Amino acid sequence: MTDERRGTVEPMGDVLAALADPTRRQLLDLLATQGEVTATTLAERLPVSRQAVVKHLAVLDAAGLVSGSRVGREVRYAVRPEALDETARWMTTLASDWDRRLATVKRIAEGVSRDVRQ
Amino acid sequence: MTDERRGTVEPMGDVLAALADPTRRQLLDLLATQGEVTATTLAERLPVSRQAVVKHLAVLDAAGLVSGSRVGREVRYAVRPEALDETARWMTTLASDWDRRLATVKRIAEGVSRDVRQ
DNA sequence: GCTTCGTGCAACTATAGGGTTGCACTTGTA
DNA sequence: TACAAGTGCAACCCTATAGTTGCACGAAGC
Repeated sequence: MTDERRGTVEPMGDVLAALADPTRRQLLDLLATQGEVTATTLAERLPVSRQAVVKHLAVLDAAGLVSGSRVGREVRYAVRPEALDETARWMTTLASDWDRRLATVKRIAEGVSRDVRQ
Repeated sequence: MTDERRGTVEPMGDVLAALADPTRRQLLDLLATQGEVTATTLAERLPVSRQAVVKHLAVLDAAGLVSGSRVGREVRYAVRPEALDETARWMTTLASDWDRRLATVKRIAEGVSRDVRQ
């Protein structure tokens, strides 16, 4: 019940949740600058353990923001711009959608003053 | 130490954290469609208490995503597209930045094969 | 006046998740 | 082969925060 319309702000939940954590953002930053890096290397440059880094990388991977590829005994991670880009586009659309609606509401409020409920 | 460069992925932490929560996204959705709504009204359309809604609105407000204005005894909240739009732009920039770096790394890896460290 | 409605404040619960340590497994290298 | 380096798994701790309930306060409505 309630008109809900879930789907407007729902899709990129994983990406948003992934980006919400500062450590994860630092990881992305490092990955973006360094190219292909291993979890161990990343941990050396951060104030957290390797295991913490691994968990973060798992979250980022699930969100499609990074991907790892095995090379011998190590796993090299790299950044993936697609998911980020998609989320950015969605966000832009949403923002302009809000703008549109705000403008409409304003028009109604100023002029006609019709009933707006539901 | 470590080249860090914090500042690249740091600024919009509040917005990202705010958007990370599903309930908060629902709230934004409702606010976008309804225009100016009170916390009590919002709570009626969600499976959570009014107090929960109030807390979420506080977070969203701190992130600049909504703003409330008092009208008599009630406080009406509305969505603010600016912060969202700014974050979207930042995200787009970041994504293309990643793209650029990826391309560079690729070039180096393919051709010259020079030392990439630091 | 009294009542009702919406807000604001405070205390409290409980779960998610960011962090840790420890150990087993696998893959290069001396 | 023996050893080192990197990964993977599991059990934990602990804090942040999403959620709750209860009550007091101020502004409309009767």
